[in-house]
Amino acid sequence: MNHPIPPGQSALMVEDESFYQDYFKEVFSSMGSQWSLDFADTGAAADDYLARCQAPPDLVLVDLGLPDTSGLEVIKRVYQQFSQTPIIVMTTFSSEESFISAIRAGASGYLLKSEPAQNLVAGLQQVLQGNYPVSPSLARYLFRLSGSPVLKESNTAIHISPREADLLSALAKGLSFAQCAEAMGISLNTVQSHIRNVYRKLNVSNQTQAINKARAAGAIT
Amino acid sequence: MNHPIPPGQSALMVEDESFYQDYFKEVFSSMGSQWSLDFADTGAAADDYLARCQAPPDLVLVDLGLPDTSGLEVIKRVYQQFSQTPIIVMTTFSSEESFISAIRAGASGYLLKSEPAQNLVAGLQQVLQGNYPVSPSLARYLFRLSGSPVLKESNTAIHISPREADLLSALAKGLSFAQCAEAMGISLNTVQSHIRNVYRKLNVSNQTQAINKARAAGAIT
DNA sequence: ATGAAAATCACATGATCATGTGAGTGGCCA
DNA sequence: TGGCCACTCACATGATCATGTGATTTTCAT
Repeated sequence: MNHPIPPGQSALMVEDESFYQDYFKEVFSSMGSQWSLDFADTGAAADDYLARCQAPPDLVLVDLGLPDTSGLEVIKRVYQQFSQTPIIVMTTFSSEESFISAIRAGASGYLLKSEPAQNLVAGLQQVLQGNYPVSPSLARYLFRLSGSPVLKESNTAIHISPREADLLSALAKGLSFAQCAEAMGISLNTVQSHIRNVYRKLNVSNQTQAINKARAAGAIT
Repeated sequence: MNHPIPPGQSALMVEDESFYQDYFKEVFSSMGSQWSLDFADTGAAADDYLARCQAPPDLVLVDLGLPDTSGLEVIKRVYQQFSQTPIIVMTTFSSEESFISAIRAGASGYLLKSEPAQNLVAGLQQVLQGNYPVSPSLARYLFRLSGSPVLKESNTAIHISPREADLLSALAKGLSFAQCAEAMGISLNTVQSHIRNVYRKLNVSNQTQAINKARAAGAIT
């Protein structure tokens, strides 16, 4: 029996310059497991792709600086449609405003195309593991930002309460709901109530996703 | 409403010397969340504890060098009864043979009491996260050991096949069984078949535990 | 060549999880 | 003091997972 659906993972890159299209083909081919990398050269093409694809892409790369639409719009739409798909901004110039806007729109990473190829690969793998890779030149800026109102907002976006964090930690150790309930001294109903709220806050729909997001946000160790 | 069952976690330490009992009380009190640390000063006392406790301890520390029974026997019994509870060896002298025996018996970590207290805390937290902490002086030995038959055995003890690793990686990203099936180009039945075999091999009974153990063993990234 | 293990599928069933709705208590802050 | 939120619980139901049994094919090492 043969299978029409190939194994491996699929990525979409929203990028108009053919030079970078070729460049990233190479980058992806050096990433180990079989990746299929599709391209959309305009925001409209990206919308088209999103409307047609039967399965959500595993990763979306967006160039900020498209001819027709702002790349930010693409990010927003991808995030709305596939909130679990990591979105990474690949841009030529680093701009502090566009960085904040991209993160707000739903991007999980922000890398400069000028990075060495191996750093790009590392960044892509980071984002696939639920981390938030940022090019070093912007990372410095991030540190300065902590404490400023703009980042405070993104922090409160993930707002796990103490009990919810307890529950996530217990689940992360591999406990079942019933075991968590006993360990926390509450009923199974309450555990379900907590996890329901966590899923809503984190915009996920199962334990593993919740644990991943909470870990990435530093809500649990 | 108040709850008779306190929150926090419970640990059992099999240790006969009162000096170390007091010492580890302090170590645990510096570990953040509320820990209740019980002691058994002999192998028989440990058996007694295991027979009586209604919930499995979250962590077991065993001193190799008890008066009546070998600490190894305690490890074996704990592991048989609560295969998911991490067991960590706390010993005074480092011996290569006893290290191997302890790992064979089911221990997840091997620390020297002579470690600085903060290293002990770090080690305990490591083992709770599914890792296998080993004191540096023994780690060197471990490296020398790689390639020798004895460690090959422990490696084959965790023997995840390529497809099983694929599945675990997909699950670790937060995919459901159905999504994994589609991504891997196989049927839901096959996914269930794979995960059943993984659970058996890793001696676990849910996704999170499997992901934790596989990560700790390096079977998945 | 024979056995072992991997990989694939089917069928079945009980356990657990995910999700919705509703509701009571208590704390904190404007 | 009124509203917001955390925390707790109950009841209910469909989806998903966990587990058992059994079977076929391929591959690989003995």
